[in-house]
Amino acid sequence: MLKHTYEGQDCNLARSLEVIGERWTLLIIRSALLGTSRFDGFLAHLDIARNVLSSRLARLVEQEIMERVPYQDKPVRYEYRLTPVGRDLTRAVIALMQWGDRNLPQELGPPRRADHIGCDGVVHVELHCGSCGRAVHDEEVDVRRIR
Amino acid sequence: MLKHTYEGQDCNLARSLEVIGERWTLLIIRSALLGTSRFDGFLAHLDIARNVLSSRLARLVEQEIMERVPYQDKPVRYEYRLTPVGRDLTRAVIALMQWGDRNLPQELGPPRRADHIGCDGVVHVELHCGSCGRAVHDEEVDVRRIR
DNA sequence: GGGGCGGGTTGCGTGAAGGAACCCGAGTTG
DNA sequence: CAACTCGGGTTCCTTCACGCAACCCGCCCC
Repeated sequence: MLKHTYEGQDCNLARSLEVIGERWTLLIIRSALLGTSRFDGFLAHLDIARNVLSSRLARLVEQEIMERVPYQDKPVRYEYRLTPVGRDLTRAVIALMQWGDRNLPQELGPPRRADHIGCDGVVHVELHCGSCGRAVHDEEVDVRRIR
Repeated sequence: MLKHTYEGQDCNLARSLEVIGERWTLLIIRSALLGTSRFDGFLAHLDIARNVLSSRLARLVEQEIMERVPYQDKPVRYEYRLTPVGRDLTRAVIALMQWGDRNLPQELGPPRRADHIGCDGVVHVELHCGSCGRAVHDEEVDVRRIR
């Protein structure tokens, strides 16, 4: 992302993408949701350059999407944990992953599944209406400017 | 996005991001969801460079997320329309937009809202369990490798 | 024949991504 | 006590995608 600003967009999609739309960022967050927390862990899962990982983690900490906490002294070492703001990306990450499952199919089927802990059903992402309480189809949504 | 391949990730989030994770791509799709369909329309809404828009649209057409259809001859002119695959990104786009609404607040509140056509309630994105049928919290989800 | 419109392509400069090498403090092995 | 390893980075260099401006082309209108 060159300038990583999408000025004048008047849309929070653009503001979100300024923060988490850089290359690798969402994959780092996915790895963190799956339990990775240490620098070397991300390196092992992601095949990302160390300097790039370093700058992404710094940016995520700065944005309070992750926090850097020491897990030992002598020598002091840090790990990276998602904050509630970061964990709030779960829906978006699963939505993108399942879009890939549906529309970029592979032989063998999708490699990962989102399970409901305790009940073991499969979790999927739905649009819901806050007023009538029903599930909503893609075509029934109108995203409109309100300001 | 430099190489725009995230090889060996074994995760459809990575495969999705290869297709729609480039800078501007998701904003183009959002504009298309909002009704924009012509080259100049995207230029006007997005403040994107013409060559970049051109290459993004070409890639989206190649991936069958959009289609390029003539809307007049003499001279022949084309517009770009979302395919069902593209419209299936609605959930993901709204999820990211509403993450911004919740976590990157601005004075004045969010600039756009997703309304349920006909009922006029506000649409939001939820995780739902396919087995027990209930809404699921972020912490109740376990994304696990199944292959 | 000059201008405008829609829809692009070409060429150039720059800054972010990729890769490899290096660094540092502390523990561990021989 | 030197050499090595491990976690967690930083520095440096190269390359390639982005941003910008200029140009192009077919067709219409005046």
